[in-house]
Amino acid sequence: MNFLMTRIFAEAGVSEEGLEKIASIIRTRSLEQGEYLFRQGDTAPNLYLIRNGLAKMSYITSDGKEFVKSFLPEGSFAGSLIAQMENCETTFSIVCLEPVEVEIVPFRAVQKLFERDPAALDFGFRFFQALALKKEKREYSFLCLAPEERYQWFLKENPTLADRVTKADIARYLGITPVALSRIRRRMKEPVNSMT
Amino acid sequence: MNFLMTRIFAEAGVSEEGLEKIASIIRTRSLEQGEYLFRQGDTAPNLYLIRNGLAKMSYITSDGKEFVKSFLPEGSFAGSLIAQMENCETTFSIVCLEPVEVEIVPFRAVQKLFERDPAALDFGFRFFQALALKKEKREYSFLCLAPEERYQWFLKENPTLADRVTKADIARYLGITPVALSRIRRRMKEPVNSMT
DNA sequence: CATGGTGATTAACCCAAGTTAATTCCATCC
DNA sequence: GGATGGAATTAACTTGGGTTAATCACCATG
Repeated sequence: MNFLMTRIFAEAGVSEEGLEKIASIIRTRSLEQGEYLFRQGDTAPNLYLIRNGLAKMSYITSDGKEFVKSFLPEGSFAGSLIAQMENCETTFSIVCLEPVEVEIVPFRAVQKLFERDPAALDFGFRFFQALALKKEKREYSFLCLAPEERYQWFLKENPTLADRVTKADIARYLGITPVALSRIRRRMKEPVNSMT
Repeated sequence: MNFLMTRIFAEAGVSEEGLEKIASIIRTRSLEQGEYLFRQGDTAPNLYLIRNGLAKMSYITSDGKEFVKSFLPEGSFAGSLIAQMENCETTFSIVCLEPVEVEIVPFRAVQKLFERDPAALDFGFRFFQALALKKEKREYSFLCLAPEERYQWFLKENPTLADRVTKADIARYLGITPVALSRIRRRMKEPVNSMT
């Protein structure tokens, strides 16, 4: 079986034995659109790698509102940091927006790989460094940008995603309601009206 | 000289030679309240460790508005991820809210330590993992919480900070104006008015 | 005691997002 | 072709933050 995860680890310089060990543990799953990889509150101590398709991570608040934490196109690693580090239930769900093929490995196995293989640890280091930078940029967009600017930023950063997901999911990703996003889009279409 | 940074690295299991190497490079600075460690747009390819005092990282937008990215009490590591990873200018400033003593090391020196000492790399791995988790929680607060809830969350997570910084800086940390925070505080004080 | 100066609050007004509900648009399916 | 259902938009109204400016409280300083 040709796993995407082992290919990525191999490119990172992980040793043959490390690769074989991981390859022997990887499970794969195929999911339909609408199916859940896991649900908020589940224990999901796994690292996921999306091979194909598109999914979203989202929070559901106590009063039933949904907010999209992140979109997961093919090639995305996913998993619950909290579940991994603090050993508790996941605080969000992952649901498929398109049919998905995913590779699944328990966190424990990855951790062991990190402990034994310096190249793997270096990969993990760079992975989390990049993740922190990504989250920092999203923090910036929430902290400093108005909803309309945030939408334009999203379009610029995710040109391909924009037409694979619904407007409603984009709104929930931006932290606003679908109605508000629709109004923003109308404002953006309107002629600038510099004079009449 | 007894550095805080070498103490932390020593606890992480970094080798003697690594510690000595770093100790030989550390510079220290003392800053008054109001002084800048660096300004938005500077090149600041350094890792900072706040020994004493309190500082804040903040973005200034093109129209002059300030937003507080993070508060830095004693023991905080700080630096610009973007400056480090993408080798460009900093996108925010660090200014002291109290007199500050800080230890300064070039990123290059830390990177070399990571390359040569597995214990150091492991420390870096865990550092960025924890940073990513922290940013994820802040992302959650912006995405899912209303300003008032965000303020209550801040008070709960930072009980000691709340009375070391001004209300205006708390507001700018929450992404709202000082006026809005003042209104929120009044609402929170108001009797619940369950009956008249 | 008067004088600044700063931080915090308040007031008044405007505007954008939330809410609820209706409507339009399209793709699909029988 | 008509019915169904989801996505997107629109409308009408409410609510809460932004803006500007005034006021208040407190403290340091002359």
